[in-house]
Amino acid sequence: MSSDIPGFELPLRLLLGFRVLIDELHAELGRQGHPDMRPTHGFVMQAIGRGSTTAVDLGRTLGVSKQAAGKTIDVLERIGYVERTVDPHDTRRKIVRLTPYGVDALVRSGHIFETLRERWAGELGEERVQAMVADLRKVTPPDLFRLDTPGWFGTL
Amino acid sequence: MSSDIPGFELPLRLLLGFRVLIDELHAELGRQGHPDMRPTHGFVMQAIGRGSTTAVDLGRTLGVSKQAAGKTIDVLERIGYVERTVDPHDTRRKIVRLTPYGVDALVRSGHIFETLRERWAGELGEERVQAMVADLRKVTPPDLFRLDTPGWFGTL
DNA sequence: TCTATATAGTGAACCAGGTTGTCTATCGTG
DNA sequence: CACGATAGACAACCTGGTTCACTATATAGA
Repeated sequence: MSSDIPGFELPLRLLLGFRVLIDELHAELGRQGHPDMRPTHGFVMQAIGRGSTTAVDLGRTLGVSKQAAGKTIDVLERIGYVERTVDPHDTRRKIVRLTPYGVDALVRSGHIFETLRERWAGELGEERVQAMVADLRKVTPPDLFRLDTPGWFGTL
Repeated sequence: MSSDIPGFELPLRLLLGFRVLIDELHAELGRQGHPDMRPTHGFVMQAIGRGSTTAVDLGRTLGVSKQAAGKTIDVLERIGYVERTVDPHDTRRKIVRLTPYGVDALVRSGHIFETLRERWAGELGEERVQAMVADLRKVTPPDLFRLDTPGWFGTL
């Protein structure tokens, strides 16, 4: 059952591909002790990385308002993935850091994604997966977290 | 700023590819007389065009609740893309049909997607675009509108 | 040094697009 | 013809965004 709009298949397959990977990631993360992690969280935690960030900084990186970033940090803090400390050099700022539990989620995500990628490579061939990523790199913005559509991040 | 998680690039590129196409589609649709059309609407209208005729039916096709489908139909009706008529054979049912304005939006979407696909083919080569779609078809669900994740549709 | 401006974080009100639960009207079958 | 299934609508709620408004702090300039 194909679409009535021929050109529609390309964007749809890209979306479905993304969804398939993300859904399987979170199903597996749930089994590995991270049942509360949502797709958004992975992106945010990656943006936080091992370094220190603030809500404003994070919002800028992800392309959302500082308030939205702040809300997400609230959630992440509540479920134990990040912690906030006051910046001694600027008492307005609150520095966000990953907790060990947060780092664990990120490390496991990496392993799961590798496994999924290997599964795709098994079906398509490793060179096809590499080609797909290489091709997409040519037609998408260079900076992973930058897309000038406000709120694009909500697509998770 | 590259990701700390190596396997993360594949899903992210898929998402970015989708977003790039959808964003350009809607920018161009806005210029062509459809400024109020949202990414969701294209999916819903396509489902309607393919024969999903009531809210319940539409919800089933899209994998969302009948209430969610009903809300979306309300919006689409208000901005003139669809119209509801009562089914003479079953007065409980309200049959949803595309208006000419709705058909126009769908036709224009098709042309714009074709143009965008050609742009990609110009950068990557037509055979690479074909290969990408073919590969993705192998690793994603066969039915375009079926993904067993409830609410996946909200990813637009 | 003091003042003006910029910045960090927070709260509130709002929106979109989902969810579940409940209710009514109608259909269709045993 | 009664009863179970179905279609639609309404309400309350959730999540993850938005903007506006505010406080507290930092910093640059007269």
